[in-house]
Amino acid sequence: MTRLTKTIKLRDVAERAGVSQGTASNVFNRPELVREEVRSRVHAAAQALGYAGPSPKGRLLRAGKVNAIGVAAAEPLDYFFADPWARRLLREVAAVCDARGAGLALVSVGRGGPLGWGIESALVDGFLLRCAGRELLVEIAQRRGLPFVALSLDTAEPDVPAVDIDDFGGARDAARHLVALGHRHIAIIGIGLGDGPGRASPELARSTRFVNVRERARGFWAGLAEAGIGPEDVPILVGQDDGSMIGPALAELFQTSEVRPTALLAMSDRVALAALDWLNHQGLRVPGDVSVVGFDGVPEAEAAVPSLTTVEQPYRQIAERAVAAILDDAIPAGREVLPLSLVIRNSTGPAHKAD
Amino acid sequence: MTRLTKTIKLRDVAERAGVSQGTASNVFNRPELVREEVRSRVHAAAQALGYAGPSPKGRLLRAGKVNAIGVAAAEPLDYFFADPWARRLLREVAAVCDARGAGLALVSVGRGGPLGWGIESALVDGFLLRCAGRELLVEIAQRRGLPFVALSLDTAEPDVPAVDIDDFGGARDAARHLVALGHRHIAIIGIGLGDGPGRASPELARSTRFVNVRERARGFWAGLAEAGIGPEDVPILVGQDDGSMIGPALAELFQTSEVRPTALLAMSDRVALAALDWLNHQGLRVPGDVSVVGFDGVPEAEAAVPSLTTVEQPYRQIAERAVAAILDDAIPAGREVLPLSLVIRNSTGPAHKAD
DNA sequence: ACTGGTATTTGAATCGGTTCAAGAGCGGTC
DNA sequence: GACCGCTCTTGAACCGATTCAAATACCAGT
Repeated sequence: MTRLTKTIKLRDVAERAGVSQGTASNVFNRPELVREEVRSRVHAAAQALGYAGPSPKGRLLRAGKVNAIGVAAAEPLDYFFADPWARRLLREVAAVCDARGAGLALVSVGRGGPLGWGIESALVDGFLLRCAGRELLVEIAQRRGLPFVALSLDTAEPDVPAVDIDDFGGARDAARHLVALGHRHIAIIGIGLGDGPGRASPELARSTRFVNVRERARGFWAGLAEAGIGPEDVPILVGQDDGSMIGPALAELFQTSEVRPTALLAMSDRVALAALDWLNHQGLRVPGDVSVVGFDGVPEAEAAVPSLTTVEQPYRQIAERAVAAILDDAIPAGREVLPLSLVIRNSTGPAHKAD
Repeated sequence: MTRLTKTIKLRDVAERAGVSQGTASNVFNRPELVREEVRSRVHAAAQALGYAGPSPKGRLLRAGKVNAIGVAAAEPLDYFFADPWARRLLREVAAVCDARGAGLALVSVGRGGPLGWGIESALVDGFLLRCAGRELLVEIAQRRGLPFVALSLDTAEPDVPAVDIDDFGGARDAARHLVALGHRHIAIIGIGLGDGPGRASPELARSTRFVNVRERARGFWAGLAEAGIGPEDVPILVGQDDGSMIGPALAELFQTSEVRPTALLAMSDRVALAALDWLNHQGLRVPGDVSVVGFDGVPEAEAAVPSLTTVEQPYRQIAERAVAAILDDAIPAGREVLPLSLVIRNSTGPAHKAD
């Protein structure tokens, strides 16, 4: 579709209408400044030439503002539609952008260079960085020189603008909920703590480089501590966030423990859901035999059977704060923390009698 | 964050390095053309000035290619993350774009004007139009003058480039499947056929302006006709695609029919899933009492309990074809039709004895 | 006829790069 | 010493608009 007819530009229209280019520009952007007669003459010329209106490309250069924000992740682009958390958050980001008439571009950091569409080259006014563990993204974004906000940043660098959540508080609330229901034998299902199924030590959870994993662990312990339950009494299962290793880990836990746990505190809804699945297959009733609390509040948690009690992120607020940061030049000075809320559904209930 | 220091541009770097702007440009884009010594001099100057590399804005104007495609819908932006079908398709589109190093921008058609980010102003190389009934989108895209492809276009205009699916064939396969299982009393759950719960006449289904609804209906009838079942023997339930009116419609059907259907042919997975839900609540077993076939093949269909037999769209192929159309200038001449495939899961089984 | 004021238009600068024909510098040949 | 073939560099045009100070047109008032 190589155009032989070279593109018609504003200049051509102006020429044909017998006006200056400046006037032609005004016809399209500030019609009230142009006399009616001239206006229609220009429109007629545009019509005759098949001019579609000022090209955004040209405008951009002059105006500077693209009126769009980019969301970047280290994962491939389809992550934004495949991952439950990302999808849930992006939905709010999209809604906020829509309400403000701004565009939304998805950016993956994989291939960069002057060739591919990356943080270096995306035509946007700023970035929302979905960082998980790699501050790499932040570094690249800084290089680009556009405003950016990190979401769920995994490092505690104070000078990086970030909108984050109170993992500690949310986790503590989750633990308190179980404690209030009478649970005393509780296990944690972790994420990002290792490769194989099995258990992790509290030290590992305390020292992982993933800040939110650390904080969630600390929160769980803090809540349990209020009932006199110490970290050493709480097994930590190693799982992948995609839920792949939860089965074996749970099997080991339920077979070898002298006292089987009556409740599970998961560090993400995905692992919680995987646990739910495993429990169902084992014929264990939820919450009859085992209660389960998730983390994140993804839509799947609500749809699960039984629906999952979980600590929900304030998606809308995160989106609003982050988008405003970019669009209103209101970059947070450092890390801003938003509260989470415990949503109680049907996967938690009173502790049954200990065996 | 108004910058007082005015932006550093390539020209500044060139000046400071004592080379021409053209050479400076080459340093960043075609380093092999520049002598090592000069190259490092320019880099040093860039470093000193805090120059982040050529701005995409400038490049764009000259180069023409944005290297990104826009996906547009008439719905608000969050539709792309909230709607199961859109999300599923976008996931593939994203994957294809990622593989080609292209960007992905989401566009809603709501607010346009020179102000908001719409089809008129999005900085992309072309559009994928998710049309549902309104050729409005097509019209706007034509005006913009960029290449575009319509997805699931609801009009049969032959000159609009479109990547579409064989609704008729898919629906026929679904009907054949039920027939082969011995079902003879079958109802159709329609979409886009009206406002209230209740039934629609075959005439209505034949004349609706939604092409794919028409085609799916025709396909169902064609498959059933092979077993001697005529359209007049098949009630058509009116439902909203969001599943909201399925319950009442089904209730009416199951209470008033002299012969209760043993199987349901749904025009979308969403209504099928809603039907599944209703049946569960009524204590009717699927597929024991009633078999259900969906349409679209969204991820939720697989996750449902029981998993839903459905006619699956070739998402990957659609995405590949459509993205290639834009990025490779391979716009289809007219409507291209891709085949669907029946995925048999656990929501369909042999017909039980008629009551 | 001249003046002041308002409504339109114009022209030129700018935005930030890319591109490419033409020129400069240089080592080697005949 | 003139000429050739190379490798780098330069300079200027161009991409498609927006913007704004200055120029012009038009009109009422005196």
